[in-house]
Amino acid sequence: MNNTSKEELILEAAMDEFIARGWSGARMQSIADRAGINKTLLHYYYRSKENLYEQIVRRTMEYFFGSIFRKISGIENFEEFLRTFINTLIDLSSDNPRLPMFIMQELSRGGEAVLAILNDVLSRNNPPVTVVMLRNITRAMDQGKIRKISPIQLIMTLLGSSLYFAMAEPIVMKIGGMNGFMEGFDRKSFLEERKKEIFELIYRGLENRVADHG
Amino acid sequence: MNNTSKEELILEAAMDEFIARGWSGARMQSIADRAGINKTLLHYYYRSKENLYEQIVRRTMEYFFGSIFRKISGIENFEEFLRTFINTLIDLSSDNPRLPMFIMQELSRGGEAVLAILNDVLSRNNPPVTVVMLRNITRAMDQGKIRKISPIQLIMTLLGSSLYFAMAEPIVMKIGGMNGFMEGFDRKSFLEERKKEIFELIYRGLENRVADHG
DNA sequence: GTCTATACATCGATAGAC
DNA sequence: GTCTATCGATGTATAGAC
Repeated sequence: MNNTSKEELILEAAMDEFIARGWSGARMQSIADRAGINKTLLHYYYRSKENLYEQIVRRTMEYFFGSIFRKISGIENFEEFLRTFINTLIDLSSDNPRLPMFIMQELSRGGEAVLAILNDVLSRNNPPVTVVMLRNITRAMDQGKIRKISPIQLIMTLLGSSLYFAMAEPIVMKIGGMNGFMEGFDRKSFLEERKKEIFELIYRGLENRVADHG
Repeated sequence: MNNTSKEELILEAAMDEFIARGWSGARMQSIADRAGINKTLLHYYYRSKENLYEQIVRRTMEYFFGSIFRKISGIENFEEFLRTFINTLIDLSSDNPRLPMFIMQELSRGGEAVLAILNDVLSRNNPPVTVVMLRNITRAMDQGKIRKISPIQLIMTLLGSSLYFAMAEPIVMKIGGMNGFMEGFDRKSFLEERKKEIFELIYRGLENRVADHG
């Protein structure tokens, strides 16, 4: 018996299509083609595009926030937390380059329904992944391991630094190709280098000491 | 005589619409409504949605890359370069929150036409803004002002850190609201704080000295 | 140049046979 | 459950009067 049910086949195809083209760009016919089924079956199983879309948003957010939560929860040491968080974000976004942009894009577009899904997904983990991160940073500050900073600003910097390459990869490669400073580019080793550089830069930047300048 | 010609009115309306909703989400009727004109005139002046879109992409890229170029070109001092680059990106993206995402989104979607526009826009400044940035970073390394790093990785980190908040603002505000750690949030002062925090973190992280850890 | 009316294509959704 | 055929809404684009 085939365990990859038709429902599951559809969901995977729909995820690919919605993430690649967004809500307004996605086509039911294209989802059916990806799944290798008749278009009518999409409506048979999932009633409407809107409904199918909501399930994809839920699934996507569960995957994204769930992955981060599983990786960082339980870590007590700040250096390990920092390194793990960066590595997880880069792995996640390089495996699914359009995922971060999809979440942000459709969350600013989506109305109450999408917000409710986000709320539900985040509250499923206890404590929520957002709280876990804040605690780790605050604790490190209290213990004097890092200097006093705004935890939220640090989280933004970590997210931005780690997710940006995957989001901007097409344009980066194009600009890089034009200027010739991407010769012999190897994606895999670039991403490994990226993990190290981000960690090193931020870890040094957080050290609890007086800086050279004013 | 009204200097805001009808062509210009249409372009501004189209820019708002395309940036807000993307290629597939944008509606010609909605552009006409924003411009306060009849829908037919869009085709009279710009022939097709595709053609209008290309002009918007060009205009957007000229604005974005041109702004950065004008701000950073001519700066010799590395610290000033770093500060100016960060400030410019944050000002640009907070004034036009959807602009960075639009450029990235539509550049990964767009085909040859969009790439040609990018090529054209970048090569208009001499030297291109990308080269200016690389030079500044490389010079600072050669002079021993900062430690040895990968210039491209640094540029990615700067872009990601500075642009991320504007891109993710809707989701950040929602998550922040849910967890109650965004009480009394003031956008303007947050952004000013953000400029300082990013600069401080990265400047310290680049200092040419031995770090605490391995 | 600007309008109304309408052609034409696409897409989501459903009816109905099997 | 799965298919073909088709409806109805929406969106781009144009014809033609003024």
